[in-house]
Amino acid sequence: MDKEQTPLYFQFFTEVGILNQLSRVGFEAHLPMGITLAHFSVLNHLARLGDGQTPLQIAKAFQLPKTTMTHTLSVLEKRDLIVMRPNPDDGRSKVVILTDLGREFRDEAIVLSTPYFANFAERFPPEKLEKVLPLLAEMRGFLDKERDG
Amino acid sequence: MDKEQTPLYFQFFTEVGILNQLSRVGFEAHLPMGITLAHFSVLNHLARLGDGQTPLQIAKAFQLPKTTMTHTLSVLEKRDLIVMRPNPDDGRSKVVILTDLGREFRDEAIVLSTPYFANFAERFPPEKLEKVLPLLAEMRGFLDKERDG
DNA sequence: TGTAGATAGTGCGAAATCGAACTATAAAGA
DNA sequence: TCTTTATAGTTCGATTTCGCACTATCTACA
Repeated sequence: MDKEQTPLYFQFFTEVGILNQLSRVGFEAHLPMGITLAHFSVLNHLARLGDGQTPLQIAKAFQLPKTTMTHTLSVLEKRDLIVMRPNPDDGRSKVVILTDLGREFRDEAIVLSTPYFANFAERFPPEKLEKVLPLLAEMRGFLDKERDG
Repeated sequence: MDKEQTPLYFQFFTEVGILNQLSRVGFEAHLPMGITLAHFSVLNHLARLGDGQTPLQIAKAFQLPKTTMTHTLSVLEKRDLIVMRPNPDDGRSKVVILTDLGREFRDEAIVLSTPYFANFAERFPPEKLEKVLPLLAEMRGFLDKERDG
């Protein structure tokens, strides 16, 4: 790689970081107090892809350490948004189940945050997102493989 | 906004979040132990845009709360990578100065991380980044304005 | 000049993040 | 079977993040 190009890559990931920071803060401002993006993300993940996933599966989906997931799940369970049951297929493991409250909560969070996204969507229509989303996903996949290797 | 499109926006920001997570972990793996991306970012910012910025200016550049910056700067100062001096133009304020050690450290971090970026650059050449960078920057600008308003 | 409101930075406490070490269970191979 | 190795999850401690409240200083304006 040409040395002159290194700053471009720094800039790119810096931009990704700031964008993440801004969207997180903006989104959390529309959630009930004390709920973080991390909390919502787990609820949303379970609602979209289905109950019964293990903590490790969820952690990997977000590329987070399992200790972080342990903490997040314990908070969600304390608030009765999920329940953890033994995994019938594996005695070491557990499965995470959305409670009715958790599902309601997730649905409501989406409703509450819709104005935020609608505002954003006005300036950045779906076509624009769809144009860059595949590239971002490809980068994610690449970095994911690199990490293991 | 069409309700059907909300998931697209969630997906987009989720992807940004995971990309940020992966790149941060990958990059930090190439830094000396105990140095985080947050630390490096400040050093890099000062080296690129010049010494003598105030803590608040730096915090705003990364969209971080000023209390977070206070903490980061105190760590950097403890490690003799920066020094803080009174701001001659404003008695409430300070200016942050890179030490020689801090500058060396930043330069070395760039060298150490070059293989990481080179590997990435092989798959994602500069043209690809340049194609999406303006959009990301535009989004950053938009969300930044929204946050204030 | 004097005073009210705004701004820069810090101290503090709570929560989130995460690596290392640990326990319990599963899987693989002798 | 039995023993070794790998895996799922937790506990613990250190660090980071960040909102709130506070002090010191600046700015605006009467």
